[in-house]
Amino acid sequence: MPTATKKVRQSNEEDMELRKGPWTIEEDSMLIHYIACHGEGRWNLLAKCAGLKRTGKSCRLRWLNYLKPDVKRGNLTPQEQLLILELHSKWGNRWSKIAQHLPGRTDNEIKNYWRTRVQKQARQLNIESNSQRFLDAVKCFWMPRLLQKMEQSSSPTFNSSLTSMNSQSSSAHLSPNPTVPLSPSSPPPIKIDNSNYPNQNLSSLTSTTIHSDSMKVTEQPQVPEHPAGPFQAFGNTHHYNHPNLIDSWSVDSRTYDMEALALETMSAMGTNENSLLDCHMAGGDWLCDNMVDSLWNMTEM
DNA sequence: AACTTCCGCAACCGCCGTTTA
DNA sequence: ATAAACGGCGGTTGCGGAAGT
Repeated sequence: MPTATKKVRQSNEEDMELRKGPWTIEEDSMLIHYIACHGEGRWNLLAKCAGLKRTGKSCRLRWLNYLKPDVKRGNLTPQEQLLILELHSKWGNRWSKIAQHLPGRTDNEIKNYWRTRVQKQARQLNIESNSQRFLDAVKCFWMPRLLQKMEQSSSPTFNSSLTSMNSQSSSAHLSPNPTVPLSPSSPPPIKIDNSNYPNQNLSSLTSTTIHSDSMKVTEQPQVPEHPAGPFQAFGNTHHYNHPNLIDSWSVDSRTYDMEALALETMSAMGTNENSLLDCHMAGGDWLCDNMVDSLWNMTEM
């Protein structure tokens, strides 16, 4: 048999062996342990050496989107939603670029959010989600509503901060803030939650935690994944770093100037109902009442 | 209670730019 | 210099569970 034919057959056989579909807990464990020992990168080689019958791409994706220690899980906070709306209006579908400004969030997650929540909303409103009309609607109604939610659900410090923000001259700008240091503390542990493997019999398993600093695997009793409260939902909250404002605001926005974003949005349309109404009126006749209702309901999702 | 529809999300696919041999 | 392999990105799909009837 010619060597070339032999190689093709071997390659096909390897392809036949490749697994697809949901990852099992064993595969996750193998991947985590391999990366803990050898680091990430060289994904095809990694897949082979780790004994995984997966493509390198699949391993990379699983690691980056799910297993990596600093990946956040759970609902997006109003702050994060606001940021996504704003950044998408600037950059469009540059998901990975947007994700860079939401620490712990993956491009996949943000893309899913946009498709399932935002585009759905646009469909209901019968507007193109990438149109100026939708952008206007988002800026006039959705963003202020998110800001209001942020206000309601955060500590009193935020309220006083907002007051002081309103009294300041707005020098806000929406540029990434490279001066804010990245995670001063170690990333949160990886937690393999049984709920991630719906099809597998895990009755005898405890959750597994892998600390990224040492990448040691430990066992611990099950605890609820997301504690109550929008800002306590994640293990890796970081104190917002601002000299004057919101220093106790423990929400993870360290690479973007969230206050500036709030300021800009509020300065654009004001923070009270009257301002919203003005904006509504100014928005033209296409901003009908059900659109307003719809966008306001959006924030409840 | 059974069935259908809807929704969210993990994972796959294809393309393209970069790196490596 | 070039072809193959790799890595990253955005678009799309399909499955499982929730919600509705």
